[in-house]
Amino acid sequence: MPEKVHTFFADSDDERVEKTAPPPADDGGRKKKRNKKRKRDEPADHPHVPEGPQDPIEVPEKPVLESQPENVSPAAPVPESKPKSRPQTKSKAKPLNETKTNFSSLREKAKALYETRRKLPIFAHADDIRQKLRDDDVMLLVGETGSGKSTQIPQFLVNEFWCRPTPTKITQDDGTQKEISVGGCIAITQPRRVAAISLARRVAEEMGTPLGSSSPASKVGYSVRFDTSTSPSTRIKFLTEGMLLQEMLHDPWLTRYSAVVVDEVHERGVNVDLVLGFLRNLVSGTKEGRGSVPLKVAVMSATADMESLLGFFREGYSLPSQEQKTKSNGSEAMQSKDGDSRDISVCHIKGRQFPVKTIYSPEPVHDFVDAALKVIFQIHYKEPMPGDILVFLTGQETVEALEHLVNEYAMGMDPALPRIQVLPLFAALPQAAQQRVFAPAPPRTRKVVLSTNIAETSVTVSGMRYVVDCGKAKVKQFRTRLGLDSLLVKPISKSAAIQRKGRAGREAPGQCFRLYTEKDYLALDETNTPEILRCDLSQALLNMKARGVDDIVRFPFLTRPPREALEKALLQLLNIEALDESGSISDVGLHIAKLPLTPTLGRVLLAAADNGVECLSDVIDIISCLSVENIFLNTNSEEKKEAAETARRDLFRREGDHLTMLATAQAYATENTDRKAWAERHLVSHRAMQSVMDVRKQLRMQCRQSKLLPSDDRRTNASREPSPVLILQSFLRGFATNTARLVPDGSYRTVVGNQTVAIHPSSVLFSKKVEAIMYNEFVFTNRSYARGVSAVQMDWVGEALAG
DNA sequence: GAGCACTGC
Repeated sequence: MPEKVHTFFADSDDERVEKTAPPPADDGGRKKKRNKKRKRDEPADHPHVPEGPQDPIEVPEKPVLESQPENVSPAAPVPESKPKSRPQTKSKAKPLNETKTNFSSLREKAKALYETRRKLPIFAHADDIRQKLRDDDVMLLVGETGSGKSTQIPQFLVNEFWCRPTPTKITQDDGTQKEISVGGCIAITQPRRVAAISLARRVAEEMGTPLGSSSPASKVGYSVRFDTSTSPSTRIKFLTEGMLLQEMLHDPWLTRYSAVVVDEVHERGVNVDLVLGFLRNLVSGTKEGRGSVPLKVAVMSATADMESLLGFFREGYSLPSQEQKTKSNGSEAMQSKDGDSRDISVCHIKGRQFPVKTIYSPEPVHDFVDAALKVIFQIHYKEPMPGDILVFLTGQETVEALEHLVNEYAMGMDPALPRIQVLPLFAALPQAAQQRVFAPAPPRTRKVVLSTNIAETSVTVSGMRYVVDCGKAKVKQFRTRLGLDSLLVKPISKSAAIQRKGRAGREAPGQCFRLYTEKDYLALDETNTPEILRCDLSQALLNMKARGVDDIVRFPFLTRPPREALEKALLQLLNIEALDESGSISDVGLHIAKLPLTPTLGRVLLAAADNGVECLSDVIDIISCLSVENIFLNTNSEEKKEAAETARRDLFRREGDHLTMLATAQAYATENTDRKAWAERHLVSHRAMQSVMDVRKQLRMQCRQSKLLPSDDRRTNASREPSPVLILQSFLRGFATNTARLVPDGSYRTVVGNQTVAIHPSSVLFSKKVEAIMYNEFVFTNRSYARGVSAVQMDWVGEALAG
C-alpha cells in the first residue's frame, strides 16, 4: 500500500506564536487570498466571517474544562453537572424578528473571534488539510495541546464540495432501488459530555450561528445523553462517542454524515475503539448503504503515536473488503479502482504551550505524600508569586492525608511569607467544594490544589505554574478469570506524565517536579493501557452483535483484547440469554443492546417486566440508582456517620441496598416541595439524585415505547408496598453468578468459584450476617468487596443459576 | 471499615 503523504508541518515554536504566526490564512474562504478551487464550494448562505482588525478578544481567565479548545475559555465555569438540561425548554423556535436581530449580534461576535482563530497554530494549515481530505478519505492528525484542532477542523471542512447532501440510490433488502440523500453533516466525537457541549457552543459563536435547537437556522449542534440540541440545518454536530455508537445502531451507514471526526483518540476509551473499528469497516468497504457516497474520516490525537492508527487503517484497505461484492476483485483491483482515496494522510500540528522545566527526584521516593509535602514547601519558599501548585496524587485518601500535613506545616510558617491555601480535588468531592479550586486565591496566598487524575483530563484549573507528579494513579482493571474489578495503584504512562507536566505551562513558563527518578520515567509505558484491555467486554460485544458483526474475532480492533476476555464476555452474554447457543444475538439481546445499561442490568430490567408492571417500575428506580455513583453522601467522621444513620433511618431497608435505594428514589421522586432540602436532610447527594431522575425518565420512556410499561405515565399506585421477593428475584436473573453464601466461619464465599468476599462498608448490610447475598459489583482494593448488596435465599440462587 | 476517571436512543 503506498503511503502517499506523510507530512510534518513545521510550526512556530512554543511561545513565539505571535512572531512566527503564518500569514493569516483562510478560514472558510472569506479572505482575498483565496483558493480558486474552493470558491465554488462555498454555499452563499454561510454566515459571513469577516476579516481585518477587530476589537481585542476577551478571553476570560476562567476555569476551563478540558478537551475544550485549549485556548478557548467558555463564558461559564464548570457547569453544575447538567446545567441547562433540567428545565427542558428545547426546540422552541424563536419569532422571526428576534432571530434576525440575534443574527447580527452573533455575526459581530464571530467577527471579533476571528482574530483569535487566525492566530491558532492550526489555522495556517487549513488549505493543506482541506486538500488532504479531498484526495484521501482518511486523515490522521496529531494536534498538540493548544493547536485549536477541535474547533477549527470542522469549520475548515464544512464547506467542502464533498460535504453536501448528495442524492443517491441504494438497493434495499428486497432488491428494489430507493432514492436517498447521503451526507451534509460533520460529526465530531468527544469522550466527555461537557467537552461536546462547550465545543459546540464555541464553534457556533465562531461561525456566527445560533446554537442547536435555539433556531431552525442553527448550523452547529450537539448530542449527549439527556441533552440533544440540533436543528434541521445542523451541519456540524459534536457528540459523545457513546452517542455516535447509539446512532450507528439505527443508522449503520451513517447516512446523515459526510465526515466523522474522531477527537481525543489518545484517551482510548472502549467506545472510541469501537467507533474506529466500525469506521474502518465503513471506509474500506463498498459503502453500498451510502449509495457509494464516500465517508471522510479524520482521526485526531494529542500524542504522536500515529503509527498504530496508520497501520490500522492501511490494514483495512489491504484486506479484501468485508462486503461480499468486491471480494472477487482483490485488494489490488480495489486500489487502482479507487485511486487516491485509498491513501491516508498524516498531519502534525504543533501546539501552543509554554515551556515547562522538568525536575526529577534524584533518589527513588518511598513515600510520595511525604515527598510531595517537602517539594510543596520548597517551591513555596523559593519561587516567586504568583504561581499556584498542582499536585497529582492517587486518590481521596492520599489527597486528604497531604491536605492535613500541608495545613499543619503551614501553621508554623514564617508569617512574613505568603500564605498557603490547600484545596482538595477529586470526583467524589461535592460540587460546591470542587468549585472552590476555580476561585482565585486571596491576596498574598498561594493556592495548592491536591488532585487525583481528574485534573489530568477532565478539569483544568488556571493559574498553575508548578506541577508535582507522584507518578502513580489508581487504575481499574477487570480480571477476566476472577470476574472481578481490581482498583490498584499503578505507575502512570509517559504520555500521562507529559499531560500532567503540561498543566504547568498553559499560561506561563512552569516547572514540573516528578517524585520519581529520570530512570523511572524512562521505564514507564509509552501510553495508557487502552480501556478495552482493562474492562468487561460484554457490553462492547453486545453492541457489535447488535450491529451484525457476527464474527467477533474478525472485527478490526485497534488493540485486540485477549481471546480469553472475549470468550468470557460471550459466555456472560450467553448466560443472560442475550445470545443463543450459536452465538447469534437473540431478541432479548437486541432489546438489551438498545438500553443505556450494562447487559446485566438490561437483563434485570427485562426479567422485572416478566414480573409485572409494578415490579418493573420499582426495578427501574433501583437500576437508576445503580447507574450513578453513590447517591449517599460520604460520612467519614464518626459524628457525621451517626447523623447519617438518624437522617436515613426511614430510608433504610433490612433487605439490603437495593430496597434501600428504592425507598430513597421513591421518597425523592414523591417529594414535591423542595427536593434539594429533602436531600440535604437525609444526607443524600442531590446532584446524584438528579442524575437518577434523568436515567429513570429515560428508562421509563423506553419501556413505554417498547410496551413494557403502559403509555400513561401515572405511577400505578404510589402507596402500594413494593415486593422485595419479586424485585430481588428479577435481579438474580442478571446477577446469579454474583452471589455468595455465609460459611461457618462467618465470612462469605462466592457461590461460583468459592472465593472469599466481604460486604463493602458502604452497604447497609455491612457487618450483617445473612444466609446469602447478591451483589452488583465485585471489586478488589485492599481485599475483595461486594458492593450493592442484598440478602437473598439460597434456593432463589439455585433456581436462577439453573436458568 | 472504604469510594481512579469517563460515558449511553
